[in-house]
Amino acid sequence: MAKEKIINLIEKAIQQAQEEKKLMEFEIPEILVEHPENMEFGDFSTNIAMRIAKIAKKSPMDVAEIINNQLVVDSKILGKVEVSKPGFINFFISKRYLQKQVKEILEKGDEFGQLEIGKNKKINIEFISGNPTGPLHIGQGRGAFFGDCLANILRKAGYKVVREYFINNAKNSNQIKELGKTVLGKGVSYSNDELKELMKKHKLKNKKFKSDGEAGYFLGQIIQKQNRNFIENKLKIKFDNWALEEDLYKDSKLDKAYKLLEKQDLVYKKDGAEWLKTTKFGDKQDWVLKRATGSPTYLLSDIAYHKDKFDKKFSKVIDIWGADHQGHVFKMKAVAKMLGYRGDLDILICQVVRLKGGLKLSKRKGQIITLEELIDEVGMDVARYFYLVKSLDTQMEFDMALAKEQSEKNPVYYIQYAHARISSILRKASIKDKRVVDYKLLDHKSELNLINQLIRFSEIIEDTANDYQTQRIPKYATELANAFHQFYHNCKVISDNKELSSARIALIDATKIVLKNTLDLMGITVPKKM
RNA sequence: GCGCCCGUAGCUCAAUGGACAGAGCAUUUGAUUGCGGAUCAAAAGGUUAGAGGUUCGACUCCUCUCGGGCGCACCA
Repeated sequence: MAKEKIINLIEKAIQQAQEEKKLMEFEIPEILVEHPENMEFGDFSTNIAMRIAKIAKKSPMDVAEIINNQLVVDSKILGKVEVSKPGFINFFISKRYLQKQVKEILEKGDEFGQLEIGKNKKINIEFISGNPTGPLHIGQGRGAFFGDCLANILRKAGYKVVREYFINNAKNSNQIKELGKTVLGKGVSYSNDELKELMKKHKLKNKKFKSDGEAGYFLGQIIQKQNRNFIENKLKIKFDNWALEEDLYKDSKLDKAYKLLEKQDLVYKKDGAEWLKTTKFGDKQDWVLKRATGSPTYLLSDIAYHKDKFDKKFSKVIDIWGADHQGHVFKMKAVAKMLGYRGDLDILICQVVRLKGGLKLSKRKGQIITLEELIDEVGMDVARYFYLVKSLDTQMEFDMALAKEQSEKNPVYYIQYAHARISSILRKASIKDKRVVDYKLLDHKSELNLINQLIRFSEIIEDTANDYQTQRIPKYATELANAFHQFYHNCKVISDNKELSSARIALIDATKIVLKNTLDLMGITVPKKM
């Protein structure tokens, strides 16, 4: 990538300057290269001169000039380099380099942007993990699409990714018992019209259950089956592993985890219950692992579950949770230390989705909008864009009327339209032209700008694989589509000039590839016609 | 009370400590007898909640205040 090469150039220039005593000796800090927003400042820019000015005991401008003079510019990549105002060094990519990239994209096709950052590394990413007590709601849409997109990006970055969904279905968990009480008419915690209908459909009243847990488990399985069907067929999200809480019990993994903690003297008894010493790791208080009744808490079950993941030697374990689980983050981070996990445990919290008018998104009747309802209303592609364009930290206020109104003007169509338009031109051109394309003909400002956007794709993958800020993807897709539409407006693809036509056909073909790769990351469909 | 998150254009949201805080929608205006107008070009819209501090440089980091959300179970 051009960016890496520029970083190398800068580093060498500083070292050279130090050898020639033009700069004094000091350790070179990390060299940051970014894309300036304003095009007059070049395609890449670095602030390194300003960062080292103080250590070098020179003014930022002087340092920038010294570095610039030492730069051994590779004319294959760079056109010119400039020093400007406070001390930035700005790099302009050469036309030649840009033109060459079109060919490379065409050669790589779907593989374009495939990186090797994660080579030989495994990542486990767990998301959604909705309870088998009801359908997925609009709040869970965030984790669903974010997780799916992030998993796609990590795979594109070269990691081996395992997508996992955890189902809290243990018969002795309180939520399953509570669900069972609803079935048996002893409680109403989960009662609503849909559930009543479901119970009627499956004739649960005629069945005899030994316990609340049995009843809840039975209904839970029915609900879970529906949820899984919805996720796989409607959301089009594919999980590699559907982990079951009940399996942790079957294989006595809770006991094993418990004993491991006990062995390290991290457990003690108080008021009849067994407590975990999270305070030893800086927590405000300790937490109960086993109740006075002897039954394990969710914490112990989650520890057993995470131990299982840690044991599988993932270099990263990513959990995507709702905001209501934020209090659980510190505990699990402490647990990772207790269990001696050497990889990264990254826990990402999705902020809440609130309903317009300040209503809380609760499962109580009338206050829940299911994810399915939203998708039926606006469509999958719009829904995905709608969620993905926002940072996880944003607290969304949801209004179905507004979502619907915005959906008609959603930028996702703008992106898809670019792809459809290219497809249309390619159909019309139908040039089975095998002659050598002269990429040097791609010289128009709009053409070069479009190529500039195309080659940014790899950097987008790399950055996002590192910082998980997936909103970068839809933003990039929109910018890319914009660059194409501008090009289309300014440059006629099919014309009497055969040479130019084939060069431009190559360019839009490359654009089509990158658009498709980008939409694929987001799980948005790639239409040839609209 | 304590912990985590948030406050940016009329609305919905962006912005690895960088240059003039950007998009989409809404508003106003202009463009093609068109390889798809679901497009392109432009205008207008901001004291980044407020006050200090750190820095060559702060929407971003630190402190305080105000406002909002979510947690703080022997629920999950």
